[in-house]
Amino acid sequence: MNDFSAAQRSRVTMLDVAEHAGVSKASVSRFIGDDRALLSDAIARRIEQSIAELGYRPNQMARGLKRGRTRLIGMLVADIRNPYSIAVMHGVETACRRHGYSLVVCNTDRDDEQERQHLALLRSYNIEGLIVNTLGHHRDELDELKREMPLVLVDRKVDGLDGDMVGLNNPQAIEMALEHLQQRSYRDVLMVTEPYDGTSSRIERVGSFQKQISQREDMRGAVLETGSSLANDLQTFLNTSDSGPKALFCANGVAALACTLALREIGCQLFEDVGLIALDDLDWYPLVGSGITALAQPTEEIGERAFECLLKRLRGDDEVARTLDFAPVLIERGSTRRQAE
Amino acid sequence: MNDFSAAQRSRVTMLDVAEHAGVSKASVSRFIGDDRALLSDAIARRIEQSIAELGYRPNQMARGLKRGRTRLIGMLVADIRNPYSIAVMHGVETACRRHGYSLVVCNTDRDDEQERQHLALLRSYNIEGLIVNTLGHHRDELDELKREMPLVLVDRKVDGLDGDMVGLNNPQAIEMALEHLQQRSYRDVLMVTEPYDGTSSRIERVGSFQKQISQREDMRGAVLETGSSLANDLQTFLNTSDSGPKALFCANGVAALACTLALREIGCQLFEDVGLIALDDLDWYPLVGSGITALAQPTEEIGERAFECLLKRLRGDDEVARTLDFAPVLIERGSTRRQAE
DNA sequence: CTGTTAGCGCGTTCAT
DNA sequence: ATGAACGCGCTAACAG
Repeated sequence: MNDFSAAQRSRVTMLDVAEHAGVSKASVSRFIGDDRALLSDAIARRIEQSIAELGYRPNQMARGLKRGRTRLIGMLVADIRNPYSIAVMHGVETACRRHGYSLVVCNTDRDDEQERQHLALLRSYNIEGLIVNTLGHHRDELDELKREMPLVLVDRKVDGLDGDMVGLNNPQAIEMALEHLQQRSYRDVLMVTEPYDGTSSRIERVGSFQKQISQREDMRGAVLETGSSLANDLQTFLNTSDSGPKALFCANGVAALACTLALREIGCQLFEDVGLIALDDLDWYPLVGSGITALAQPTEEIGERAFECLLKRLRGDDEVARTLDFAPVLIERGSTRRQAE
Repeated sequence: MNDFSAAQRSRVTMLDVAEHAGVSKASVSRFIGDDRALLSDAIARRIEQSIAELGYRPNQMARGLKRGRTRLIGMLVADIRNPYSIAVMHGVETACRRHGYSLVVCNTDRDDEQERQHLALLRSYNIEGLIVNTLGHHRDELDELKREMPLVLVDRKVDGLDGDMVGLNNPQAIEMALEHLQQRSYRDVLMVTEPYDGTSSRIERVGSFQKQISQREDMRGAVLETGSSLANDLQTFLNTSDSGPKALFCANGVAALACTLALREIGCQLFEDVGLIALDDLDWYPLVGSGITALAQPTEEIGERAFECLLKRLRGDDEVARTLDFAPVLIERGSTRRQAE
């Protein structure tokens, strides 16, 4: 037979252990919890043995129900297939484990309805805190959650939602990129970004770019969104020849992939015809042409710090919302190895 | 103030709804569950309204505790940063949602101790089923779990553990690769794989390769593990010139990355000096040299079918363990575009 | 130090 | 059709 629901019911419980050891449930509970100091060695040993013999595991559901603490934290991710998200998530999980928490990840696939469902879900499982890496529509749900538990935003802000925020120092990243391009004597820079969809980090990056490029007198810049006409648009950019050496600045890894694919499509020499610098550092960057110069984000650390923010709040920290901005690291490769003039 | 534990306690409960609607808890419970047929329209409407007004959400912990069904399934992944795992996981999650289940993912980072901890964890949260994509040491834990819930293996078998298995048809994949290489008149093939660590799919692939290559009279082959001397080893392979045109066969995406990096390091022309075909199809394959020919796995489908296997078992299916083998899809790119002689 | 008791939020008999 | 009462597995008072 295969009656797993019966099997589930037949799992050994705290009472079983108590009877087997000839003690009360309370003693077993104390053994499980932090109160082992309150137990005589003799009884502790008996309980320990019974637990081992019976293969007992405390039921976290029941524990959580009783204590109101589930040791669960949730993470809402817009796109699980984005390497950035994965890396951050890995950092979060590492920190979680270090502190005895577990992580429940929900992927919305950039879909608002899924976001709503997942938020309800996480709430129904009594998570203690939430890490959000989505657009954060459904402000109502989020606000309700915010009242019940701490919440930290990763990479993207959500309008009007107050919570800690951890991400990249975007102005600084732009500054580093432009400085590098200028030193390598590129003069005409096209920033390529995924389409605007409200993602705050995208908006910040483009905003900073436009502001800073206008302040550098010998440089000029423009902004382009990825999409079906990307190859054409890049071709156009390359054809206009007036403002000096050209370079592309990809606002994230996805844009970098799209750009290099498009450049290949139009038969561009990578990277003699045009320079390239990209935010994020993906493992295949060294392989494309002479290698893609990157501004790497400290993704693992971002994840870990996000969890630590949560933990502080859970422990009662009540200061105003903080923002943690990390600096990127420049990794120079062939795509910007043009000689300074 | 910031007393989230108090906030947690103050969440609206079924009793609140019942009082607000002037009915009993039982009625609310029936409304939540499937028994809505047993309720008068009048009372159902009152409950519905109260739920909306109070923003009530059933507590899944309590539900699971009572019914023994948590609607949770677990997935154990060896390496969350491997694109293959991510893709499969995405498929699993899609299927889960479609059937009202939620997915808890645990990443072991290929570490046995973490595997043990995570298994205990998943058990303690009363998951209803488990999808395993690890080496599966800790047979004891796995066996215990197997007694309590259905279990399906993805990509890698675990010795002696009976459970459904879904993955790639490795012999067929090897056959397709060799056939393709032969048609493109490569004669000397080096299979490159990550180090043996007991991963069954690796062993199967290498085994099939050795067997099949020996059956093709005009071809010869050898096997190489990735590692610190990879570049040297590849150089050696390329230097020996006796058996005709050479090609590399990378056993998965990670090996493909390592190989192309190494080939670049030794100044190899991609892919004029040597052909290349790789298992898995990663998004950057088109970008390297003239593009990497791939044998793509239907990863999404593998994930979905894995969940469906679980679901069948949960519904009482009691047949012997099944194995689902999927065929890869050949995607030809520049790396094997050598002209037939 | 240890056992007894009373719930946590919910589903499920039983009555009615 | 509806409500009262019990218990899921566990923790947290309170006694002793």
